[in-house]
Amino acid sequence: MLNGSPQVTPEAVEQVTAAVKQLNYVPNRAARNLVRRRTQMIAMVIPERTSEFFADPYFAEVIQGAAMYASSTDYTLTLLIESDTDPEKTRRFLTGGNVDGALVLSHHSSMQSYADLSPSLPVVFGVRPLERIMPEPYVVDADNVEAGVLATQRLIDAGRARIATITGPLDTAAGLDRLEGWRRALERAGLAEGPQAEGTFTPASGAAAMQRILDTGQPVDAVFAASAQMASGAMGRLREHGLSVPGEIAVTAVDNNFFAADTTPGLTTVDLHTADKGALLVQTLHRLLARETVEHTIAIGSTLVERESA
Amino acid sequence: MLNGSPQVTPEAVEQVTAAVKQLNYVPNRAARNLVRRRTQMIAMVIPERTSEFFADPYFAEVIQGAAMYASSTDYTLTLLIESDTDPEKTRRFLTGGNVDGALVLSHHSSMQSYADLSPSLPVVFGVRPLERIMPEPYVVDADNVEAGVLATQRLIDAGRARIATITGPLDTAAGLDRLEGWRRALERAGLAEGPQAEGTFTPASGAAAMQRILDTGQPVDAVFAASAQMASGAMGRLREHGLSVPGEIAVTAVDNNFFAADTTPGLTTVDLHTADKGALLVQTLHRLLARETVEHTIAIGSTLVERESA
DNA sequence: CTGAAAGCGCTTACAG
DNA sequence: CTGAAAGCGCTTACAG
Repeated sequence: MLNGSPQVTPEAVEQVTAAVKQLNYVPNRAARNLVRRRTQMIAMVIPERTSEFFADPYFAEVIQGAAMYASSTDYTLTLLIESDTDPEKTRRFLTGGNVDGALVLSHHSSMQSYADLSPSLPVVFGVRPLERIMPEPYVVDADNVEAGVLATQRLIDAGRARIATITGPLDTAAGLDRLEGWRRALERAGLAEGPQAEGTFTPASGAAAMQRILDTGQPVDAVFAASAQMASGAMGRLREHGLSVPGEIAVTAVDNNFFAADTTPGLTTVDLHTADKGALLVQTLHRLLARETVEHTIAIGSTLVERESA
Repeated sequence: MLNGSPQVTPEAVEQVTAAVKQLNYVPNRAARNLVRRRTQMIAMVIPERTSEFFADPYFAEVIQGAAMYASSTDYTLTLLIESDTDPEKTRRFLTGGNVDGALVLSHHSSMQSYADLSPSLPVVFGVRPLERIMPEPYVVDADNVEAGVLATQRLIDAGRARIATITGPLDTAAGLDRLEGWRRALERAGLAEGPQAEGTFTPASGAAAMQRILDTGQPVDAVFAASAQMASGAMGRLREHGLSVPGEIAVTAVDNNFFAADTTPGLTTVDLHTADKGALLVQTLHRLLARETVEHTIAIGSTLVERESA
């Protein structure tokens, strides 16, 4: 009755609903879960490497979006931080009947092991797998190629023609795809590719990459950095060299986080709507658990946020 | 038997343990919780105001520490983001029998409403309440007075004598206590209080506060900022004025997050061990739920991290 | 359509 | 000390 059976008069429903409200009746989750053979819990798996987790606002944003969306469902979201010392621990938890499904934000090698959990445990990935880990994985991720195009196009629109790039790690989907976006935008505009240097998404790596680009001696009037953090480090280095932004060198980047707002001048960046991604991850898993048909790849759109650096 | 009854021969225990392991037996949580009348879940309540949540690495750090500690217990940690539009929603969830206890990171007005949940729902606060919200609240928090002393003492030890401060919001415990630490350190050293200006913990507010301090025209050779983010903004302003750090003005702050590592020069800050705080919050609640006697106030020590700004 | 019964997988109090 | 039974609070299949 409380679960919406076929034919009940609206009045009856109303009366029961009223009674439920008045008595402050709350169904017991444990009892319900016991008989339904479900836990009503979903796990969000996050890589441990603390430095990365702390230094990257990305995770906080995904988690916030996911937690907020989850609160509108009858699922509870729990955070599962991968243990570096005991990698099996996470898997034991997931396969131990503690959760109905998992959201995986890890990458690289560990993705495969989560893919193996499926289909006994539904899994949605928050990162595009670089290799084939299973026939048809569910993936919710930003369109990083589009983000790269957007940021680079902005430099082109500003009249720049010698555009360098500071890439992310080239063994990650985000690093690879944003570089690909830079390439495509230049190609469409008929521009030659400027120098490129690889970073690790951190400010320090961005500064070092900027230095290597300057060291090539090639003329450069703009830089597309694959992350705001790297752009922040790069702009510091440009300042040390007395190069003005955007006057002599225009800069754009991906990730509209507080690093972007905190640079001088403010950084023109692509907003990846990361909180939306968190929400969509939960929503996708939720629909999967409700046995709905879900597209395997869900791309999240990005938008350019204009500040002063380009 | 599986729950450690008094007199069982070690051999028997061993045999059962072996069998459990071999059969990959995992007790059903729902069934266990149903009979025990527990949920084995604890909630971490976090303020919604998105800007704050994103801009402040503090929450990510507390959550990480809490999630990691929780994984070593048989409790599951769930994130409860307070809804600004429906403040009652959070309370309904907490009182609806969904969790065995709560960790509250909110402050101000909402603290009282969570205090009212106790003792039917054990609550541990992560912020020292400014007003008396209940007879004896459980609080796990950094010693912000000590942190203020540490950061200010560092400036004194460096031979500075005209020490200004950029305070946090003076309606928060952290803002008030760090200011108090600055006062005490100066008093002990027999130094006069330099100018002070209030900020909101953000880089922009730090820059504005720095400006107001300079505008006073009072001679200043050092600044203690109540947060690394404000110090970051303040250092930008000093640079614009052509004032060198630490040459002309030495700077220290509280919060050893990536803002501290990312300034030029690197910021000497006080590390509040925020991840430890997250772990201790969970541990304290865990002990409370196990009916252990727990001290009402648990202070977390802080340490000075020396970089180049002082 | 309605209502009583069985059963989900545990724990615990109790009879043997 | 051991083992069978009752019961936690729900849902669902089934008899009426």
